Amino acid sequence: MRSFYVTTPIYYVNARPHLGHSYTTVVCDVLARYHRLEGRSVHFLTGTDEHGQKIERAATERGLAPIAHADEIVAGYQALWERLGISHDDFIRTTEPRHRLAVEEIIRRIAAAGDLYSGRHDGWYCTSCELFYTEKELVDGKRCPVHDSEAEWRSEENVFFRLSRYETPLLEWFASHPEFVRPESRFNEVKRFVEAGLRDLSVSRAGLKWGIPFPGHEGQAVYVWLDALTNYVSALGFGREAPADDLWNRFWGGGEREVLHIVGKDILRFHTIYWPAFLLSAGLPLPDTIWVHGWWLVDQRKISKSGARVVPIEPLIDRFGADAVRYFLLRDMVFGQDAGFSDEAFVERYNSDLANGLGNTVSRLVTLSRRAFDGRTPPCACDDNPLKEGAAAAVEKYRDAMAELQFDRALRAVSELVGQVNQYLVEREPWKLIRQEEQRETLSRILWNGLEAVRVAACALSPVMPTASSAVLAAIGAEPPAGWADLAWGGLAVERPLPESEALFPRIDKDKYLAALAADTEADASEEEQDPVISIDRFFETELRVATIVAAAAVPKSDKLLQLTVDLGSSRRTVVAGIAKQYGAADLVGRQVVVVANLEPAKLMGIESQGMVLAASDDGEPVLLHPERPVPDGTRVR
RNA sequence: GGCGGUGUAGCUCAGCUGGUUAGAGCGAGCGGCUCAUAACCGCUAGGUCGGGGGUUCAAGUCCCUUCACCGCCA
Repeated sequence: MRSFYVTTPIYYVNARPHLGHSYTTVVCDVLARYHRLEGRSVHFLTGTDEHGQKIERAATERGLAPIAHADEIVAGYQALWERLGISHDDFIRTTEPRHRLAVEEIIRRIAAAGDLYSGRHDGWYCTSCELFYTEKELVDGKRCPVHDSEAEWRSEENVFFRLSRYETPLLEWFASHPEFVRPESRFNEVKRFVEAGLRDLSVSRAGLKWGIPFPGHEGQAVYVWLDALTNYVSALGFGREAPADDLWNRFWGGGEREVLHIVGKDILRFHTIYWPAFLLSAGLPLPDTIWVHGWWLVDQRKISKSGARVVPIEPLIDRFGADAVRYFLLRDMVFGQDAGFSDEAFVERYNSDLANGLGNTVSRLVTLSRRAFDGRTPPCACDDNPLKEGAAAAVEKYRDAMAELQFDRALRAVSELVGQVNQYLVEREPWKLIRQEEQRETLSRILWNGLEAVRVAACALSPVMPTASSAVLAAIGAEPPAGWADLAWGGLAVERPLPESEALFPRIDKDKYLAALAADTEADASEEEQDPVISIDRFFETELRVATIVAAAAVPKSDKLLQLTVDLGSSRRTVVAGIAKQYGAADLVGRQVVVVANLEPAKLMGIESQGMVLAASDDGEPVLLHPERPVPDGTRVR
C-alpha cells in the first residue's frame, strides 16, 4: 500500500489563526486519520512560514526580534491545533536549521541545472505581498491592489530562476497527470496560465535581513516562495547528510508513495507552477496532487461592505467543542467550492445532525437497553436485518466519498444511517416489548441492531470527530476502531455493561444562542464606537495656530484652489486651499484664519502646500473659521 | 476584453454518459408515537430547473444566444 504524505500550507506568522487556517488544517487531519485507519503509513505535516520583510517590520514595530515575534505567533497556532485535536506528525518552521539545509540543497541543485542567473529587477514593490507589480496593476498607479498600501520603487540585482524553460515540461506533466491539480476547474486555470507563457522568476531579494542567505550570492536572501515551498521536503530530511529516519524515501523520494498538498485557492499558482518547476529543475519527484479548496465567506448583511469579518474560531470551540466545529467545517462546505459561514447554519447543523440525530439516537437506544437488559447491551445479536444492509451501503458511500475528498457526502451517508436507525425503531416499537417477557429475544435483536448500526456510524465518524466518536462508542459499550475491518457488521459485544451517560451533544436553543451572540456583537460595537475617542495629548499633537492671510491668488487651471500666503508671526508660508468657489482672492487678504501648522507638506497642482486652512464643511461647502477678535499671529489654538 | 465556473423548492444543495409524474436535508404546516436531548416517525409543501431560441420521439441534462454573480488572465 502506498504511503500517504499530506500537508497543509505553512502559515505566515503575520497574524493569528482564523477559520480559514483551521479549515485547511482540519481537512488534512481528517485525511491523515482516515488513512491511518486504512492501515497506510501516514505522515502529516503543518508548520509556519516565518521569513520576509513583512515579518521583520512587524517585529520591529512591536519592539521584538523577528524570531521572538514568530515564536509568539507559532505558540498561538500550536495551541489552537492542540485544541482542535490536530494529529500532525511534524511541525516545520522555516527558521529551523533543518529547513535551511534543505533550501540550500535545492538551490544547489537548481544552480547545477543551470537554471539560475543574476539580473536586474526593478519595479513597484509591495512589502506586504513581497511582490513586484507593474504600474498598471497598482491602484492609482501607486497603491498595492491587495493591501492598498503604497508600493515602493525598487531597483535591485536579483537571482532569477529560468521558469520560462519549464513551460513545455510543465504542460507535458499536466497532460500526463490528469489528477495533478484538483478540482478540474482550477487545473484549467493553471494550464491556461502556463500556456500564456511563463516569465523567469526572481527568487532572491537584496537587503532582506530576515531570510535565508542565498548561497553564492552575497547580500541576497532567498525569496519567500522558494524558501516556503521547500518546507514540504525539508521536513522529510531532504538536504541532511544522514537522516536518522528514512522519511524522505518513504514519503517522497521512493516510488510507492502518495503526496497530497492541500491548499487554498489564493496560493494556487505557487503550488502548481513554481513548486513543480523548482522540483523538475532540481531533479526531484513531484507531488501527486495539489488539491485546492475554497474559502469560507461571511454573509455581511451588516453594514460593513469592506473586508469580510474574520470568524474567530475559539468561541465556537468553547461553546460546542472541537469535534462539533470539525464536523461543521467538513459537512457544510463542498470541498473545492466556497461556502458561507453563519452562526445560524452552525447551530442548525449541530442540532439536526449531532443533537437530534446521533446524540438522541444513542440516548434512546442506551436507555432502552439499560432498562431491558439490566444495564447491559442486549444478549442476542442479529445478522439479518435491514439495518445491516443499510450500514453496509452507508459505509460504501462514505468510503467512496472520502476517497474523493467529498467530505460533505461522506458525512451525509453517515447521517442517513442514523436516520435509518430511528426509522427502524419507530417501526419496531421496542418500548412496547419491554414488559413482555416472551418478546425478550425479539427486543434484544431490535436493540442490538440499533446499537450496532450506531457503532458503525460512530466508527466512520472517528476521523472527523475523534473524541466524540470515542465517547459515543464508550456510551454503547464498544471500542474505538482500530482499522476499517471494524466497520463491518457484527462488532458489538453482547451483554457488555452500558454506562449511564450524559447527553453527548446537548441540544442548543437556537433563538437564545443567536440572541446572545447578537447581544455580544452589540456590546462590541458600542465599545468600538468609544474607540475613536482620543486623549488630550493626542489632540495636542495637532498644532493649530492663528495666521493672517497676506496674499492670495487663484491657482491656474483650477477652479477650486487658491494659493495663500499666511503670516504665522514668526514665519510665512504657502498654503493651498480649496475655497476658490466660495471666496474671492482679493477678499481674503488681511483676514485671520486658523491653520494646521505641523501638517506634512503636500503638492497640489504643482504647488507645495505647507499647511491647511481650517473651515467648517457645510454640506461640503467650506466656511472659513476665524478668531472672534484679532489676536497675534502664531497664537496657538487649543 | 479573453478564458472558465455558477445560476434547480424559503434556505443549503443532489441530479453520471439526454428518457417513467424534477430529488434530498433544513425550515414551515398537519398527523402519529412517547424509549429519547420539546426529540423521533409519517404526510404535505405544487419549484416556468436564470431568460430566449434550437436539435431530438424525448432536455435541468446537448447546441446557439442573452442576463446576473464568481474566479483566472489581459
